[in-house]
Amino acid sequence: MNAQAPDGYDPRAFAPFAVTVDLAVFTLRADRLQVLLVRRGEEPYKDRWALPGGFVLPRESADRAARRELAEETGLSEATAAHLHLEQLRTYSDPDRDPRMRVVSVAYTALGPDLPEPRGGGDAADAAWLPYGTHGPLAFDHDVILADARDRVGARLEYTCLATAFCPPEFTLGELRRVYETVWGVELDRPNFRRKVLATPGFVRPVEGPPRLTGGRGKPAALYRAGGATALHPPLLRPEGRDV
Amino acid sequence: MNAQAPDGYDPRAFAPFAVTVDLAVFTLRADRLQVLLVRRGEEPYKDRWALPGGFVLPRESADRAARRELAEETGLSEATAAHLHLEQLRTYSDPDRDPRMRVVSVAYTALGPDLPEPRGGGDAADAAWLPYGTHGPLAFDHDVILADARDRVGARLEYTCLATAFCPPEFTLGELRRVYETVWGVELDRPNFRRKVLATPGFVRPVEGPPRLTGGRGKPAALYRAGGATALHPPLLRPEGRDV
DNA sequence: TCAAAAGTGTTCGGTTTACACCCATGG
DNA sequence: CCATGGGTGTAAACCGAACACTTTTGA
Repeated sequence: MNAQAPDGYDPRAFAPFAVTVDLAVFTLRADRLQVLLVRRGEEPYKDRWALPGGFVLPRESADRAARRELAEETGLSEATAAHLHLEQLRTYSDPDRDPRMRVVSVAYTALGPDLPEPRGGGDAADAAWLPYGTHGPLAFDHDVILADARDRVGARLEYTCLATAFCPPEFTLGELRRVYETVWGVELDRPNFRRKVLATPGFVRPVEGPPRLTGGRGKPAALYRAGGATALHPPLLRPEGRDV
Repeated sequence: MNAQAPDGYDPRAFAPFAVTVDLAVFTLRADRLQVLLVRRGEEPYKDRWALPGGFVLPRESADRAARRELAEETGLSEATAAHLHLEQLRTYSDPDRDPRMRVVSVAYTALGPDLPEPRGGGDAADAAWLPYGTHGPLAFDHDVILADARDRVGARLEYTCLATAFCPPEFTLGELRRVYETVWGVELDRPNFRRKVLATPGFVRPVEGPPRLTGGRGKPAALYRAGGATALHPPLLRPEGRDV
């Protein structure tokens, strides 16, 4: 957007695009990485799974649109949705990605702890959590978007505090470790993981009060909250080779 | 983009957006990080510096538009511009970012070795390389975009092979090290840097033939080319605290 | 002969890794 | 009392920072 712009600025002349947001919403349930998908009720790609999303409104930023759609389509309360971690992924703009018209889509990644079943709000014909990889081919270019989002989540666990976004407000170090293990598909050494996390300033902060609670059997674990930090230094690298 | 879409699909009804690309083009000249800026010839922000960029054409992806604008506005040959490293940064969509109309901009970061003076192609009133930080406030939200781009470049040096994009096809390890030192604003230990780089598989590949060439005074250095790798494992972390 | 930059070697100290061991709870 | 997960300790291996030293060029 610069000097290139012809004069006049007739919006209809220079506004041939629709802009949408697509959301790759991840959660951890049953020790698996799961994605929120909606089943399309109309052509094209009728009955295929697709990422939730929708049009950006005329007076709305893409960030706000993503937040709004998140609340509408997950069926969560606005307040809950407002607390979910939401992050712009990238923009997909292939001219033929939607056969109906020219649509540019800004994709977002959202993360949350074990979220409730969808449905309730929104007008999606059907919506569900599906374990990543168990859904068939998605509508439009959503397979690419979803794969990009998954890669990004895995990579960002290494050098940001993102993992806490998969946990409830108060969590044990075991839960935090299970986030890494589930997303990366590896096993981490419990003692070393604990030391590493506690040694990283601002990653987690112990909960005062009764320093104990349990999640099932075994010794009750101490509770922590997310610390203020956003970046992780030094990073928590995954074992062996990388993928990216 | 999904079930939300009302039926009918009258492009004029759902296409109130213009889409542009903005480019943050960096190069290293005179041991400084420099940015390519164009001076605006029209209102708004007349006479202010701005990032080069332009409208995405109706049948063009944002990636292609960025590549095209890169060639047009840098005055480089299409062939040269085609080899520059170009990467999507993020999308800026504040409803009021352009006072004239609703414009969503996909920002890109481009990197190149000591590039020639701009001008020649394009219709920008004026274009120049300016050391990062020496330009006044830019037009629109370009200050934010440029700062984001600069942060990203610094961060990506840590865990990708991006630094080679700042070097000519064949380069010495001294030149590569100077990339890190200039962008990060630190001094690195030469012997350790050398070992680190050579120990990273796929980062650089020695040039066969006469393994020598000089850049000035001092012992002639061996030449290298970029290796095939794109990610860096383990990462090359910058000293002391981080900024992000 | 000196300054500058490349390249090699070595030491030292902290971090990571791997694993042994004890603690607290549910069944 | 056993299985399960939490938490502490520790020794070896590894890695990175720091720095001494040699080599090869231009001036």
